[in-house]
Amino acid sequence: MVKKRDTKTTIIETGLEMASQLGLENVTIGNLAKEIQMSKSGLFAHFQSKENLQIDILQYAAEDFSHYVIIPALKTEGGIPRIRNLVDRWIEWGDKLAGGCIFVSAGMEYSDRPGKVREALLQQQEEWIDCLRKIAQSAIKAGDFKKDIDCDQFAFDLYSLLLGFHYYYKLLNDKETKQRQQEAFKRLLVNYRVAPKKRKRKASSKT
Amino acid sequence: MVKKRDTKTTIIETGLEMASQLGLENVTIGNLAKEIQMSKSGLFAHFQSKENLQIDILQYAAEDFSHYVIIPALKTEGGIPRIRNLVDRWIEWGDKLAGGCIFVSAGMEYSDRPGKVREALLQQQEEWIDCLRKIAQSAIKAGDFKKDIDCDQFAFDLYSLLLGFHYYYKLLNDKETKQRQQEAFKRLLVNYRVAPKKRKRKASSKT
DNA sequence: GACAAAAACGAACGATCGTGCTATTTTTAA
DNA sequence: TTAAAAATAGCACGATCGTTCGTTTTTGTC
Repeated sequence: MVKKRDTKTTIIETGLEMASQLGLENVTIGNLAKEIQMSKSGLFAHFQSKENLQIDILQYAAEDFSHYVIIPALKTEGGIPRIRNLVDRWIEWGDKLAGGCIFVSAGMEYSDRPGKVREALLQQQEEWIDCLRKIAQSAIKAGDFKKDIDCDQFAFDLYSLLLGFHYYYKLLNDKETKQRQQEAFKRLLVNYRVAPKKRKRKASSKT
Repeated sequence: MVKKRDTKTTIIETGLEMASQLGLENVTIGNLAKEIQMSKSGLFAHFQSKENLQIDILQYAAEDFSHYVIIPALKTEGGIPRIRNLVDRWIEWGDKLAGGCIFVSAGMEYSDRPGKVREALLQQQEEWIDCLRKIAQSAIKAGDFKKDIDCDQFAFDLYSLLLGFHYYYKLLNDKETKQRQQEAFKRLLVNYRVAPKKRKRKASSKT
């Protein structure tokens, strides 16, 4: 039996897709209703306000992100493998949506716009950054990272890298973006990891 | 004599300020007219379309950026000092506007929105990235950077860092953001600079 | 099948959007 | 001083915005 997904979920999913392309603020109840082929008022009744719709979209995205990125990553071996896994999934998740990772675009969009949407977004991002920090800590425990590193700095570094990736990838359509991201990621790890690999110790920094 | 700046410039400057906070797309002719205290139609006559207004705002911002960031940086000693100078000015320039560097937010906003605004933005960003690349090249010439580095990779790394800075600084209001940015910048330079520790450059540059 | 609850609808609201037109005012040039 | 030109204003347009309200349709339970 085909499970008929309820209307509200359909609305939110479609809204998420729209938001990733046009921005959360430009998801219009009229357009959204047209896309789903239902009436404005019928759609509106599910949320009572546009603000609620926007927040629900963010919440849905966060749950989806958690499901497809965070939880699977936490199941993989702690340390650098987990971090690699996380980054890969993060990028893949952004590829699912036409407009890329919605938290990146929404974060920029609401960086200067007070209100409940911003507050919801802010809390999500703080949780996410906290997650990045903990993953760095687990990498220390696993013996992959040096003990005296600043885990918040690691979170900042990694987040910056992914922001750069998103920017290049979506705006500039730079074909080499993924390669650049990998290169930068490699060096990012070098900065935090414990031992220079026991390969040849002489002049090994050539690509 | 007080030079009365012409109306069009006032419009664009106010529009830029608005755009940095609300996004380019949400700069409204009505609101803008209200802010400047002139009629919608009078304002509109200067541009013939909203699209033109948006592009003019971007152009103005680019010139301002060039004036306050790029040109002064190019006047400082080539190499790492120039890069430091550029980064400092970049951040300062973003601080001038309430909403931070407009290219960052506009770039995200238009990453998935075809049209002339996007095209204008795209060209500006390509020029800017080209500028970053050239500054890396000049750092090679100055003997500060290794000869075999990838200057495009440097541009990507640096841009990513500034994107991260902007994101943290504006959205999360993280007090330690500037410190994190400096730390990351320091390590970024280490990855590209030529000598591990040998501090031997002549002390002709101040600060 | 009756009936209450939930869901969706249609129409309309005031506001605002971008954009044309036509006056009117202000500035400029002769 | 005056005519031409440029800048600004006033008004209205169709479209769309978020939202409200009353009605109709669908759904689940007895």
